[in-house]
Amino acid sequence: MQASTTPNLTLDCGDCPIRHNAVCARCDEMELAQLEKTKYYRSYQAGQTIVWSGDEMEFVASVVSGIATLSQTMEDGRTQMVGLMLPSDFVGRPGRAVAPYDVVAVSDMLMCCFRRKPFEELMVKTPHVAQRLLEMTLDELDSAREWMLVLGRKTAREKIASLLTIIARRNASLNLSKPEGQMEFDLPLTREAMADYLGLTLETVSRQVSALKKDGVIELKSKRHVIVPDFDRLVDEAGDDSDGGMLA
Amino acid sequence: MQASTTPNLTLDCGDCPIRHNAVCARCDEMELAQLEKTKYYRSYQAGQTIVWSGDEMEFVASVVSGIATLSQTMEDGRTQMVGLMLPSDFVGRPGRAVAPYDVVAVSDMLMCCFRRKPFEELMVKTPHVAQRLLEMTLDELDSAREWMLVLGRKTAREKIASLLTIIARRNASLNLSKPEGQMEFDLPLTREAMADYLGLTLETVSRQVSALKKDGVIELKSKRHVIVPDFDRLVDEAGDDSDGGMLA
DNA sequence: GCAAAGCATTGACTTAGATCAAGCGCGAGA
DNA sequence: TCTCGCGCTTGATCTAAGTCAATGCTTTGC
Repeated sequence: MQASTTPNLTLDCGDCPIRHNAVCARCDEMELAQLEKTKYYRSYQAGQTIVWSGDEMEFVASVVSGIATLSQTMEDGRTQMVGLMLPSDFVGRPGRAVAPYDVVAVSDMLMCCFRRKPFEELMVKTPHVAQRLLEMTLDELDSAREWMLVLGRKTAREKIASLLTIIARRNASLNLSKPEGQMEFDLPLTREAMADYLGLTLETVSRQVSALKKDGVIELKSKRHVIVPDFDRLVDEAGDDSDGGMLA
Repeated sequence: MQASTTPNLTLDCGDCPIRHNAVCARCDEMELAQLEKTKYYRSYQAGQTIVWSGDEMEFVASVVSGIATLSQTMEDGRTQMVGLMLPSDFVGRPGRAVAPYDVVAVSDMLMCCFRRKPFEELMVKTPHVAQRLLEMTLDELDSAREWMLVLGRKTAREKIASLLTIIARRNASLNLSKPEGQMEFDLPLTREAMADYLGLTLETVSRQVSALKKDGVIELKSKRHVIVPDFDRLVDEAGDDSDGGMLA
């Protein structure tokens, strides 16, 4: 359970898999050299809590590989996931010392980190970082708001379909393909994590997944491996208005 | 129902009531002069739709006075409010032409507008605008995520209490006082708008407001005027963990 | 002073999803 | 190989909130 700093690893920014999507995407060579000097890598194991809500955050970071969740918990234990962090997403917030939610690694992860204070100074000197961060933050805000509609107004079945839609879309974009026709992917989340994301119980998630399967909207190769025979059908089930307003 | 541009009105930035909170808060005299040149005012009447979801947004704007809501609607009419825009909040998004949600004036409003294209160019030249916008966007993202917990996990009673808490906090900050002890304020929203914000029906809102009243958590001077005898009691009812994590 | 229109409340009944509980299947460790 | 534990499924029942419907209270306009 130890958060391992990985001193041996010194990935060159030029070879970085998230080079063109992360907070550094717009940087020129000069700026990149600046970042290169102060960055360091950390890896986390599946299940590990990266940051505890209320704790001091001494660093900010880009997800290089793996998946993390952001979640909020009430005293009585009710929890709500408020974000899924995927490769190239940015964790932490310049200008705020205390983390407002738990950050938990769902899979093994690699993060590209910067100590917070130096990063804040760096942001002033390298305008392209600030610019890109604004863009990313605005996108996340749109996603969060889209998700508010899911949480506030959709039925359990629509919620599940919405989540599957998002995961399918993301997977398509990793393969550089359009989301359409037959699709196939692994669920990165347990039924319980899905429930926390969707504001449901894990039993309801399980039942609705079974129902979607019975109705032929999805097939299950294993409990975690999904085949979507017809993506448009899935989108219909999600109840989204036709245009398909891109989420994270 | 006409969106009236108000050519007669030429408020000096120095006298602007939102000067120190809006997107221009960090600007120096030079920058302010730049903004002064391109800004223009528009006013809207209560009930008027400022922007339709899917429409081109030709301008971005700061709310000077009044209240607006952001909301998303599904084809079958289910709607979810995803934001409350108050004085100094920023409406619209540089770098995106199409509005992702409806913006509706709840009260009469005055907005300080900039055509989108010029504003985008201006952002490059005036770093303090971009900097402040990032800060504001990060705050809004935190609020949106806080709201996801409300929508996903809270009971109807907790939802109402949460909304009242937010409104009470905001009112306190307008009066430059701490939210505590006895408080008194007007509800800016109809029961239906509250329902849309909270992911409930208006009947449930009405019942829960009555219940909170019966239990002495609130008193109603009129249907829209609320007295909170003990703010801490209200916060308790909202189920928030004690620290009270500031919303919009 | 009265009618009409909007907001709001309240009641009776229904239902989607939660809760409680039992049991399955499969990989990991003894 | 066995069994322990975890993730998952499924069933029976309960309940918070939704739905449908009637009625009340203000404000606005004639």
